[in-house]
Amino acid sequence: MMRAATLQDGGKARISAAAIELFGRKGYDATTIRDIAETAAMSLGALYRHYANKDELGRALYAEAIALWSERLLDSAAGLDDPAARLRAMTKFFCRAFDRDPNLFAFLLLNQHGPARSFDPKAANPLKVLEAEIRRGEQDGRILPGNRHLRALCVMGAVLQPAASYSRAGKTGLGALAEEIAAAAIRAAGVIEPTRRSGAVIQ
Amino acid sequence: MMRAATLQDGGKARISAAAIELFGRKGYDATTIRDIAETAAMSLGALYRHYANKDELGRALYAEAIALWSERLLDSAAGLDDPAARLRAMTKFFCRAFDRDPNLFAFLLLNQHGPARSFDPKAANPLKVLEAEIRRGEQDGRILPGNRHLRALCVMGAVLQPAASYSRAGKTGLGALAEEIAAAAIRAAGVIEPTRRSGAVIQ
Amino acid sequence: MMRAATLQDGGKARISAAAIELFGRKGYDATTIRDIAETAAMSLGALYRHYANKDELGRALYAEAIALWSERLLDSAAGLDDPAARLRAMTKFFCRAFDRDPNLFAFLLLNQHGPARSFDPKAANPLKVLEAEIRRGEQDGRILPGNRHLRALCVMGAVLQPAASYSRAGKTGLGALAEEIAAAAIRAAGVIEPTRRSGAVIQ
Amino acid sequence: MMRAATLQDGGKARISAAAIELFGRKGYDATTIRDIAETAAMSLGALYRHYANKDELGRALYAEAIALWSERLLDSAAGLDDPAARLRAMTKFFCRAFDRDPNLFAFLLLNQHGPARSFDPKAANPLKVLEAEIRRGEQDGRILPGNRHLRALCVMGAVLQPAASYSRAGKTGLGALAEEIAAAAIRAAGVIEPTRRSGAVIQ
DNA sequence: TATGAATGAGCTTTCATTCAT
DNA sequence: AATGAATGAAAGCTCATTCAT
Repeated sequence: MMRAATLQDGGKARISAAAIELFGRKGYDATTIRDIAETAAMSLGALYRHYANKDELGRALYAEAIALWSERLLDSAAGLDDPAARLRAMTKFFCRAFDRDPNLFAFLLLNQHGPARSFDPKAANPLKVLEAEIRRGEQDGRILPGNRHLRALCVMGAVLQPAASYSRAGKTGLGALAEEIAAAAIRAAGVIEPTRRSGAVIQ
Repeated sequence: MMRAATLQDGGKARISAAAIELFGRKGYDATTIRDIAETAAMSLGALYRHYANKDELGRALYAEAIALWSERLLDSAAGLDDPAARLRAMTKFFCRAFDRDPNLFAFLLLNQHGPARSFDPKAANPLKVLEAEIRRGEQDGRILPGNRHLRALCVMGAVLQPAASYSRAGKTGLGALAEEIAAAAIRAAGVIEPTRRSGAVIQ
Repeated sequence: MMRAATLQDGGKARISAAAIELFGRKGYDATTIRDIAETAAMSLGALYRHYANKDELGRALYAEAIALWSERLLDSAAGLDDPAARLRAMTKFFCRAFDRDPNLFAFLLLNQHGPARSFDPKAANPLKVLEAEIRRGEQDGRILPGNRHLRALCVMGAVLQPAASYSRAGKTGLGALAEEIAAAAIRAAGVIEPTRRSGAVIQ
Repeated sequence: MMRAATLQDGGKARISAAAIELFGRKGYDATTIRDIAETAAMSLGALYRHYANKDELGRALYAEAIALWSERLLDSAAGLDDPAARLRAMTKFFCRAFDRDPNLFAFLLLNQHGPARSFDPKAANPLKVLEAEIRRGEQDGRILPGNRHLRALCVMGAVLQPAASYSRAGKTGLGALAEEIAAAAIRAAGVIEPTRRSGAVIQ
């Protein structure tokens, strides 16, 4: 009746799963603590044993997942050197992540909510990973110089907006578009064409 | 005590201004009707003279503004022919619009909420304008062929994500970054370099 | 555009007609002052020129109509001497009154509401007319002796309950049943059979 | 602090008691959920644990009580055969029921309100019991033939109107008048005098 | 320790009444 | 004098949080 995780953590995993599903699907504000407890097949009191209140729950889940994803995002490009290849891998990571758990994706990267607003801007997050990627490429002369933070935002947006569209439509299957999204993201990043490393770039 | 707008419309403009500010800043769900009435320096009941309920208020404001912005977005590229120039103009339009009213921008383009969810998908909207732009460029051979809807989403994301970042930070001044955002958007769109119209493009 | 009555009374008749229709049809509590003003094609302020508030309006209409009906109820038996004939005439009066204006009938005799509850118990009302009728018959030896007030209530009920049923069903046409209702009312009243004036009566 | 009923049903009985008292005394519309909660010595929210909303509360109480009373009304004549005796027993049942709980009586039989209006017309109710009684007597030749439904309404009215009067006056003690009310009801029903079974009846 | 009934502040909405125009 | 926009108390209902059991 209970999954392994439950036996180990007293139900915290069930709470996470339930909360993320609901936060992603219905939005943070529209999700009630009762919703979560019921979905997690758990009593209200039990839920409050793990999290002091709704906000703390939201914040903790958000922070944990963002940290994890930041790490995995970086890992997804492990072993690759070429900026284009690295960005392509990362884009594919996002697409797969969306297809695997659209609700978590929405909660982490698409929806606006209290937990996201109050998230520590100094903590690791996917945007910073992308920014580091841009910096790296720039320093290697393989990405056009410029405002790295801004460039990272543009790349991020090129990847997230298709996901936002699919999310709103209740669809998955972003993986099938990963190549084309990656191409746009790489162009947005300002990756310089391999054959013309020190030459002209589009635009 | 009353502003010019009020004298003309009986307070509807004050409601719009208040609602948009709050919807944009705090989110739709987190904004209460009382919030809006207080911000509009108006009684609760007076609000209901203009809008039947919160949802209708949200929907009406959203629909009106989206229609207006779609039109203005298209107008912003009037007289320009080159896809790059057109996209640059549109990007600048977005940046200026953000700087002028970041809350309206957030309400219209950044936040998820009921009114956006229930918006008629057949009605004009900024994404469709961008998609038309891509189609046009593609047909002229000045934009790489591909999934136009997806490409439009990527371009949209490249423009919106910087705005989302500024919005979260409570900053304005996106106009100063318009050129660089435009460059990324144009690259994301797959605009072909003028000098190499039928040649290779990055990546 | 205005009826004669209006020209004479400044619209008070329009208010009466509107209020009675709505009080009878939707109930007193469920009828709003705005409803009444709109139905009477009159402004809110104008309405308040005639009646200080909703309660006074309700009370005044109720009191006026009850007084008028009490008079007419008595008149309906004018010229008749036999108790049975008199009660039959009165029952027919009720049935016709219901058919003519079911809403007024409901407001006056069927529905519970503040104005009815606060009505001066010493004022003339249909029940007292019936009670006088019973008294008269009793004193003449043509109606069984007993608790006259109670007997009047029973007669009243025998007449009103069919009307209540029709009212709930939204039907009219009580006139067609007047004879049979009258027969029951006369029996309930304890009218002694003409041929056996000093003899036994049913039960 | 808590009554026995509470210990058994978690407060549902306290809600019923409070709601019926207030619905009966002040009317359904004029009774607020807050009224009920306070009278039941219970919080607002607790009430909603038992009933989804005010309407459901009203409907449930009405339906349950009507069903119970219909049964008890029939039972009150158990073992009796003579129509007059049966109607007398039923009338006494009504009078005792009024004396025992005038507010419940008012809620069930005197007042107009949403729950009564939306009550399933096919479900058992006191009027149908009376109608069956009339039918039975008619078929036995001990009640005058005629429109049975109408006759039942007249009988019902003869019984209810005295209760309505007492209710408005805030009095009880209808039991003392039961015999006389019963006599009127029996006459209204058209019960034929035992000694003149096939003979003439009043009027 | 675990439960979920209970709490009540706060939400959206209605409407009798007032009063500036 | 006449209007109806404005007011705000109060309604029905929700839900984060507490706490007796």
